[in-house]
Amino acid sequence: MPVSLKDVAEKAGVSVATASRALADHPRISEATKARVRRVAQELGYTPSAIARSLVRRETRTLGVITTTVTDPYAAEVVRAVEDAAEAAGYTLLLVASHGIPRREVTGIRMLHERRVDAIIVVSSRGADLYDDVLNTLDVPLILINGTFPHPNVRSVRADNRQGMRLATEYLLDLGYRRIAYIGGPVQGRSARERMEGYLEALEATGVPFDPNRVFSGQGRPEDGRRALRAMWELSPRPDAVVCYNDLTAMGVLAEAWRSDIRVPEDLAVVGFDNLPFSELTAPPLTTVTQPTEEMGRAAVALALRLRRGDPVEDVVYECTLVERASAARDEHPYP
Amino acid sequence: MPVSLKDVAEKAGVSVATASRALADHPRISEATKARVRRVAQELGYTPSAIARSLVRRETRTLGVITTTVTDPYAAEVVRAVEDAAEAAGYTLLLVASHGIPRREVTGIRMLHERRVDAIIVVSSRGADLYDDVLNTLDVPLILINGTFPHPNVRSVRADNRQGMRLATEYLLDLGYRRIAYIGGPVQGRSARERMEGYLEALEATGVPFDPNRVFSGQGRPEDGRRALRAMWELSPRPDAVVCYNDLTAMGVLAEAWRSDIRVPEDLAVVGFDNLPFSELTAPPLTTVTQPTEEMGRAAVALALRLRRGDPVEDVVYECTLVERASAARDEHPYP
DNA sequence: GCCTTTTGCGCAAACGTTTGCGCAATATTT
DNA sequence: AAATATTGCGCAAACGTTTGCGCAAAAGGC
Repeated sequence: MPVSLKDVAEKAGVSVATASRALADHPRISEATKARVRRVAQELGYTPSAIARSLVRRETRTLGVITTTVTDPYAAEVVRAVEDAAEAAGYTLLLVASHGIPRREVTGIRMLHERRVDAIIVVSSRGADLYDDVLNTLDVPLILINGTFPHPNVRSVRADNRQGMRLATEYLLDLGYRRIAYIGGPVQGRSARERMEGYLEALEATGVPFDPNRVFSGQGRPEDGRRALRAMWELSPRPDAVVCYNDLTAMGVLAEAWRSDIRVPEDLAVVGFDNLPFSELTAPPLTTVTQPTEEMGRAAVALALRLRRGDPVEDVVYECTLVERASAARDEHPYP
Repeated sequence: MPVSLKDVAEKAGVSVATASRALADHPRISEATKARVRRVAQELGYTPSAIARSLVRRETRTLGVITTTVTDPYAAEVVRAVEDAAEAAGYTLLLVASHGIPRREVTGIRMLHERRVDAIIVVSSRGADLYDDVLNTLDVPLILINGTFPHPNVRSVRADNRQGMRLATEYLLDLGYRRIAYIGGPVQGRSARERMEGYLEALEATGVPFDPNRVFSGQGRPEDGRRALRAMWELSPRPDAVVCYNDLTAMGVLAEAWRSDIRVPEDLAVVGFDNLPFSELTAPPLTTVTQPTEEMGRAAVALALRLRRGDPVEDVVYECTLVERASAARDEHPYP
């Protein structure tokens, strides 16, 4: 039923080779034949088979992408960035969701390799420690966005989480806040560790004593923020500010604060991380740390493609910047 | 470099045919050979080429998905649902973003067909009116989520937007609100029209006069909500409630209300549509209409697969339900 | 008008699988 | 012991392209 190049060739009275070259605008085909072949192809509704082409060319012009889930707005943001960059380069995305389950990343990689994607991009890897087995057998370029793995075939592009979180914490310190709590992220992840380090670094650099009672565990979900807020409100003295592993957590804090009539930032300043699209819609708008997701996406596909060509490529890391909004106050904090 | 079935066959001392059947667990291959072939395959790190397989089998076990962008949280929600269902059925997703540009949908369909996806799912089509040209040439099953198109190869799964919006509006009316404003969505889309109809229907059914000054145009973005709120606050009398095309718009209203010290729901009740994950985190939590995205995703891939097999399939439409939260008040509205 | 280059096209191999068919060897029935 | 059924495997075609090579005809150089 589907019309193949052979059909086109026959109807145009040429060989398949010529038909192929005609459609590819090969210089050694006369303009007359090109026109004829093109016309026939059009008439017949011919659509080339990318899979046959891939077989002989040994490239699919497809990039595999592994995310936890696209419903995570941060993940969605970087998937979009990757998609844009990929499309600009003529590539399409094969998407698989790991649901945050480490093993799923590995099976995902396997199956993407079966489908012979030209490279694989893993968005926020949770299972890099399981990669050993799989990386030995297959040899497809692998790019980790926000993660690293020491292997000739893998490169990483990431944000400087430590610096970003340090920035956030120092901002609060500069504003005069002194009892700054911290709500952490998933402990398996590298970024959670780095952000925590940034928090500690900032305290230390400013000479503010670290109080372990003020750090709360979490998984980066709104519930974690809610829970942590309730817990920290039992402390005495209460924290005067909290910096969160990510915006989702911060949004949980904000929601719970609203429910408990805790005023932000008067009673508690809140700072997040990621600068989600919604973070300017919260009440109050959320002060947060932003990463250059757009560029990170571009970088990821650029590295992927270069790595595949065998060109030399280096890891890339981006600085974070602070976006100042209303959830931390310049003027209304309790210290002069 | 990559190891093929031929390599495995040679090392195992069998023909490629036998190797293929051994790995496929064909009954006419002895257990001994199966074991040997499997072992060799393992040793060599053999990964079958899905593209070679696709070529002969004439199926890719891949579903094409077209969305506006995954950063739209509603779209993300249904993409996730589709992904889950697809994965359960052994399919993978090829993702392309239309960025809401109608033409992009058509080029997306073309390229997905080139890649020989087994079916295409379009999430919130904006360009169905352009499908004529493309649908005549290619014959791939097409599923429209929230959209329709009369063609033997296309089916639709959608939520009953009219019923949903009627539900929302009637809810406000039941609560006693009488000056209910409406903020609309993208006019090209079918769902915007249907939701508007639901709003009008509810008013009419309750005998509340429709006031065209209370309807505001929008594109379903937070900015539209912000703008509309500012505009409706100039009216006199002011609306006592507003129902929005979607949650994103409602979140804009909420954000702008916070900024302008307009109390929700005391000064203005707000109802959204879509029940985004964030909508329970707003201040106040948003009352909204919810669609069964999970089931819609499942239905979409089920229809797609059936359509491909040539089985008879019907369109499916789902009822919406209301989720009651704090942005509209049962007790505090101004009428008894 | 001969030699060389260029132009235009076709042959056939290759990419890596799956699968219908055939055939020998072994097992089962009579 | 012959006839039949079963088991185990290989040959080769097919899927739909791309591309190296060869070759004839036309064009160009002298």
